Amino acid sequence: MKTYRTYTPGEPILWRGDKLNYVASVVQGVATLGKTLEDGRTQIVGLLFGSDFIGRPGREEIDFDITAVTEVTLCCFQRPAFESLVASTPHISEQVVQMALDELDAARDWMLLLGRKTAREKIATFIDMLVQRQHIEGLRGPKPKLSLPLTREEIANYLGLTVETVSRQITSLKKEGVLEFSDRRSFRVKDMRALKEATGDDSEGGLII
Amino acid sequence: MKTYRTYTPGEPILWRGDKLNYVASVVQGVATLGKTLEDGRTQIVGLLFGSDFIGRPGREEIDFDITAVTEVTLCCFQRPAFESLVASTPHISEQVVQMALDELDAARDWMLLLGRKTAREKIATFIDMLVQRQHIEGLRGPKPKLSLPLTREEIANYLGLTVETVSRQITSLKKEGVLEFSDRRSFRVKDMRALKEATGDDSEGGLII
DNA sequence: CGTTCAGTTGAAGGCATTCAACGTCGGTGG
DNA sequence: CCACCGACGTTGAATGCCTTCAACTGAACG
Repeated sequence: MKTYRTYTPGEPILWRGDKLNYVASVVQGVATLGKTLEDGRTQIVGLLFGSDFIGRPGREEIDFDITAVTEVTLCCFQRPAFESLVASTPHISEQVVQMALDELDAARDWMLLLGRKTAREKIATFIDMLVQRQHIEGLRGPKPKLSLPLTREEIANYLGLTVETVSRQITSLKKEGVLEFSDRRSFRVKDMRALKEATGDDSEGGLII
Repeated sequence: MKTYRTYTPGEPILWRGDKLNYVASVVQGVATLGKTLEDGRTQIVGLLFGSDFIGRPGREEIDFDITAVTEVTLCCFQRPAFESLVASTPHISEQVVQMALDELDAARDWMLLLGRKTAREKIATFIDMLVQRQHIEGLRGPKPKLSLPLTREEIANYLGLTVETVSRQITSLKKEGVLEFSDRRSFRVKDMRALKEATGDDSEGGLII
């Protein structure tokens, strides 16, 4: 009833239109939800981190591709078992609604980013989101070393930019002393206030979380 | 337990952060869900048409503004009554999940539009969406007269463009004979195939719905 | 040591924006 | 009745941000 599957970086987990014969939760790793136009332009419409969930009650298919970014481990459940569990347990059903609403809020925040933010604001917002996520996941030091799980190309596809623009904006934040990279995939936020200001969002009274 | 409220065009229905003391369904009219940055840049993250629903089980507040675009009539229910109805009726609960998932899919489609489509593709996709919606609502003639419920500014805020660009692209589609306007707010699609092609989406085998 | 691929950097170009002016329509009041 | 006004929409010209194209760097790997 419960099985584990692992995927290597870059490996497709599910294709658009695939039958969802199981539901799953991400044990470890990062995956993307992506949509593509005829001519190859791609937009990442969501990220999956540890403990995130794949599967939609009552839906057989998905309308996007799911791809492993890092090594990903999934914990999979047979769909019928899951459906009946949801149907019979109001508490679980409640949880499913909340998850869908959370994702909806996240998607709408991202719509604001994609439609109205500048390249610099997009990058700052993205970095800020990574900080929040990894803070939740337990990295809590004053200026902890964070990981950048995506390549420049994936970041570009998540933010509606090109790789070159992503590279330039990250370099610019480095030069300004807002970020510090030890390695291409690990960094620290040296100036959280400046980062928050660069997001373009409400300043939240200057409070730094 | 059930009350009706009407709003005039432009009137705010709910502000971001407002307590949701009731849930409601749209009886008639069109409303927008909008998000705004500090400096006034605005992004419309969703539209409400007839029979759409306002309210999120388990959530007290909303994170966006809801504004009447046309005259809007809402049918409002007290929140506690609704919550207990959802909790006690699995069928209703199921419906709520499906609505949330539908909105999520729509939001993700729009993310692809905002992040990766050109101005022309955005306008074509928007018009195509209006056609689909009004088709569902009963306008089914071969080339029915459709209404454009939003102003140019609202369209711009929905598509992540400026009013000028919206105007130019609509004019261009008119000149090409794809659209025909009788009045600034009513139009017909003269060339559905060309419209579909202009959306940039998969051609769906050339089938025109 | 050569190859490859992710990332960076520079220069040129283009699409959408910005700025500005004009046109159109509906409502209001003289 | 019509002149005036304001909101909405259109059109033109110039600017700019991001993209495109191209070349280069550097680390990983056989």
